[in-house]
Amino acid sequence: MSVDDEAELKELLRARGMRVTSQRLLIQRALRAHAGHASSEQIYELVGSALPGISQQTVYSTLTLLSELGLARRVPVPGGTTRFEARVDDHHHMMCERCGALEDLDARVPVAKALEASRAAGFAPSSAAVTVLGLCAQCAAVKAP
Amino acid sequence: MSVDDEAELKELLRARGMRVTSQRLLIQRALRAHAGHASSEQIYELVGSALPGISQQTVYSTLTLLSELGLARRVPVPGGTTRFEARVDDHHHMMCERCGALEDLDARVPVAKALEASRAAGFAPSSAAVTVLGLCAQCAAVKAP
DNA sequence: CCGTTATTTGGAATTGACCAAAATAGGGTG
DNA sequence: CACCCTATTTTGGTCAATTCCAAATAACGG
Repeated sequence: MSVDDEAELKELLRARGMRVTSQRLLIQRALRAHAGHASSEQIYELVGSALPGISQQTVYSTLTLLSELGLARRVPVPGGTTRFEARVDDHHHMMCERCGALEDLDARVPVAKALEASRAAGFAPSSAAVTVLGLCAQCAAVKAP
Repeated sequence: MSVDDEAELKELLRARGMRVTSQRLLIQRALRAHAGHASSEQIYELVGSALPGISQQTVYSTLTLLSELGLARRVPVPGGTTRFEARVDDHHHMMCERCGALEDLDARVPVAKALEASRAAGFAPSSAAVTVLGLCAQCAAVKAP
């Protein structure tokens, strides 16, 4: 699978006249390996072990690039640092208001209405996602009301 | 209506033993006047004309306070500055991926499923909102595919 | 193997958000 | 009404995330 993904990335890059660099390949791999929602800094650390001289700037721009290529997704999360994920299929998120943990939420929510309404408002929607705010299991257990 | 709102704010403040200050009243008024999603800086500018010596710090803390009192809502934006809005009823948002504009989206989306699923995952949800990503009318018109 | 040019680097600058201490002002009291 | 106590505001600074810029590096077509 990872081979295919690399191949896809390479293709997309070449199709755009962009270069295939080890940084780009490694960052994509790291993002996938993280299997969750990674901040640019987490990716930076992961990749850093394999490519010590890499710069944060490269991580930023590459993650942005991956998002633009459709190989990653920028997760719109409240507060805290921007995170990225390798999942590009539609799914939702829940975020802990206390510790900032971000988790996938697999639930089928009919967002068609939302998309439709946005179009009616002159918007050109590309995606719609639900973000559930609340307390994660750990924080809920700690918090004494 | 604004009188009532001021009254409500005053009540809430007194009930908590907090003080009613001109800054707080003006900031709430500015937030309502903005009728959209205002960044703390926008509020700072709005209020600044009426109260030249005000500081950003006060704007921050007051907006936070209003959120805690339930008179405002904090809307964290992915790659941008946190914004605040006077609407406290549940509603959704659409955000322009190009210019960062944030708009209300009035659509009835059944998020109950999402809340339920999050509970099943051990989460203690407090709210759920849909964020539609895409291009706002202006940016969509400009962008030439 | 070389040259062109996209990328990466490294460092500095910008920005939003927040902390702490001193100055100010709200509001109850005598 | 004047005064005091303490909540707020101000002021000034810190911290972290992100972006800008110019120089160094490396991809890849010829």
